[in-house]
This record gives sequence, structure tokens and C-alpha cells, in this order.
Amino acid sequence: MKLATWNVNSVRAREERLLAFLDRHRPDVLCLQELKVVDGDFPLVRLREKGYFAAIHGQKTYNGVAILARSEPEDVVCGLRDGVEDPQARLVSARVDGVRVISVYVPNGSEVGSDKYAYKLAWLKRLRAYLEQHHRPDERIVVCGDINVAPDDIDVARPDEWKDTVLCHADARAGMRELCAWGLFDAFRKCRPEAGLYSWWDYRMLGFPKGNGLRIDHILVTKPLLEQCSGAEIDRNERKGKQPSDHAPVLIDLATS
DNA sequence: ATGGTTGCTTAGCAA
Repeated sequence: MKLATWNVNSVRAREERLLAFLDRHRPDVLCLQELKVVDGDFPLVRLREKGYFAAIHGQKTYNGVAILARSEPEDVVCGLRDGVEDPQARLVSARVDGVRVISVYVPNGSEVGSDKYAYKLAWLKRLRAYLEQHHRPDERIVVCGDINVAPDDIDVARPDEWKDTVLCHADARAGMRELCAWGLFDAFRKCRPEAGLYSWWDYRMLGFPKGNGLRIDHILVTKPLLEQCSGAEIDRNERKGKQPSDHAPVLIDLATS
């Protein structure tokens, strides 16, 4: 199974790029974040023509997540459903070819100390609680998406510049570690231990031309899947050319039957 | 250097 995750930063603005990406890589599963559309405006028909089904959890203007798959997603669940009043569409889960796939868009957090940062840290805790309630670490599970955390300094081109921002702050990193402590492993990093691999570059300050990148998009897998990871890449070409998202897609190969 | 850019929605927010 070839699985990918990509924060497209508006599925309407990125529709042509999305279709071209699917042609180029033909992933079995593609998790999307920041759709910025309601379900009815998602380009279902054109994706179906490409051979992809979709599980969508959309929202007007902000957020929105989806799972595209070449076989029909089963047992689709939207949102954390933990009783917290929360209108933000940041999680969709579905079973695809016997693998539980969970596409997440973790809150960015804006500024350390802000209400948005508190929401980010709380959301990471809620995600861990969601896994505890609904799943077991011995299942075949992929949690992937824009986690909005660079887990270590090796994941940051210029650590001094990003130190103590919401993407690198100790509390955000601890939140991601606590999430993973449930039983998730960084599948991309297992395959690609080298430095210099990033998935996001700020539009501002010419982040991409200056090589000022961070690895904040992740593919986390449970132990049964970790051993099946045979390769991983980030498609930096998606960050180039006309109208790129600020994120590049992250891909892994899983040796599932 | 409180800058810079993009998307959604139309002046301001979020990233």
C-alpha cells in the first residue's frame, strides 16, 4: 500500500495539482488537510473519474479533512466525538483495505501562550484519548496529517529561528510525544533518518527559496505496520511552480498484502 | 526590521 498525506491549503485552489499528483504517484490512500470547503463543494466527481473514493469531513473557509482511496473507505467516522463543543473539522477516520486510516489537522496554535495554543495542546490530548477509547495499539492503524509539530531539531532547517514557536515549543513537542506514547511510531523517520527533509515552508519570508523548512506533516503508524514500511519520500516538487500549497506531500510504502 | 505571502471572503482572519 502506497499511502500519502498532504495539506493542500484549499482543495479548490489546488484541484488541478491534486489531480496531477494522483496521476503521478497513484497512491492507494491520500489523506488531505485544510480543504476549506463544505462537503458539497468537494470535487468528488473528478476524483471518482480518477478512480478514487473519498471520505470527507468538510468545513466552510477553514480546516476540513478527507481520505481518498482507490478502494471504498469503510466505517467512516468524523470528528473526535468526545462531547467537547468544537465546530472545527479536523479529523476523519476510515478503514481502507484492512488498515484504519485517520487523517488529522492538528491546530497550528498561532502564538505560544495564546488561547489557540491552549486549544492545540488540548487537541493533542483529546486525540490521544480518542485512540485510547476507540482503538488498540496492536491494530493496524495510520494516524497522519499536518501535526503542526516539528518533533526534533533535526526536523528544522534553522532551529534557532524557530525555537519556542508553536511548531517547536517544548509543550507542543511533549504533546506529540504523549500522543505517540500510546503506540504510534514515526514511519517516515524510520525509513529516512537523514537530516534536511522538510514538509512545510512558510509563504512569508520566502521560506522555500531560502530553504527555511520544517517537517511538521507526519505519518505515524502502530507497531504492526512499522515493520512493513519499506520506503518514504517527500515530494518537494509539489512546493515548486505555480500556485503551490505551502506544504509538500509525504509518502510511504507499506508492504501490506 | 511586528516585516513577508496566500486563501477565503471582501477587511480581516488564519496560517
